[in-house]
Amino acid sequence: MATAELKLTKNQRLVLDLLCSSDAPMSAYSILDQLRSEGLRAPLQVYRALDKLIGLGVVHRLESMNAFVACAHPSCHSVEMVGFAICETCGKALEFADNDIAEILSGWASANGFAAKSTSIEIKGTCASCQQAAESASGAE
Amino acid sequence: MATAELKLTKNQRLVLDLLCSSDAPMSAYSILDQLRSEGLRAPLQVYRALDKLIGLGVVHRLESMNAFVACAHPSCHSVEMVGFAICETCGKALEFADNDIAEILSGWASANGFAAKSTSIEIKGTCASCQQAAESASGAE
DNA sequence: TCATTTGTGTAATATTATTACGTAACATAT
DNA sequence: ATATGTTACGTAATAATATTACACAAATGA
Repeated sequence: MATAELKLTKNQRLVLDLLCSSDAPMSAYSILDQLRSEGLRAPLQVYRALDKLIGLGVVHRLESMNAFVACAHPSCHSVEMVGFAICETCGKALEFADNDIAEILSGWASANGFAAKSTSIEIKGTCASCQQAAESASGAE
Repeated sequence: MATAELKLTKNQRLVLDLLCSSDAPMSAYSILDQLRSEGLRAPLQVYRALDKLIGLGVVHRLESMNAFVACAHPSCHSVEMVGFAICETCGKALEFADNDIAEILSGWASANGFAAKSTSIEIKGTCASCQQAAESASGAE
């Protein structure tokens, strides 16, 4: 986790550390619940910290889930193109990046006069391990 | 609009026709408000119709906006890969499709053992005409 | 120091989406 | 035609997600 050197406020640090320690994306309200013991009381405190962390590029928002996840590559703070493969079974999100896609998209944007600020790519489906689990379960029936 | 031949129920038809006549994505609740005069009363009626229409591929959900839009290509009912460029100024969404991206993504998926069901790509930014409007406004200040 | 920006805490409220329940319409296979 | 399964409908209540408004405090910088 290369986020230690970031200068963050207490609330921002709490939220980021929690997301880093989670193995799956979390909703704002489950973040809040986890941090009540640390003194957080209201949704806004979480949303404000998330806004800042997203701005810094160390947290991403999964649009299709209303959930948030720590960036898998905290050293490269590129907010430009981020992709996630989200498993609908276990809820985990695999982050990926692809330069070719980024180039195609920016090509499309400039061809259409669209000034792109950020791009999100989200693939929904089933991850490898959940597929295997499903197979062995159906085989064992 | 090549959706006339689709066999839809009354509620589904109402929602689809409204979305087709709208020049921008609509939220479920604004759809509901528009259709109160037609007899719709509860959110669930809208959400059910939307679920069905999305399943048919004639409506898409904009994940980052919690909004819904009629498919720009109602004849090609491919739910596989859909992309939108969403203007944060005027709220309009430009739909696009790109085979190269679809292939890269499915390549990534198979390389990672991920069984993809659906993909959404959403670019946020400013569309050409809103950029021009902003330029002339700042020039006139 | 003064002004500015950034962050904080609290309360209230707005927006989006779902669960639970019972009924009605429709297809279709006997 | 009628029993059966499936799909859709309507209503009410509630859950989940997100924002607005207001007042105050801490850090930043001229």
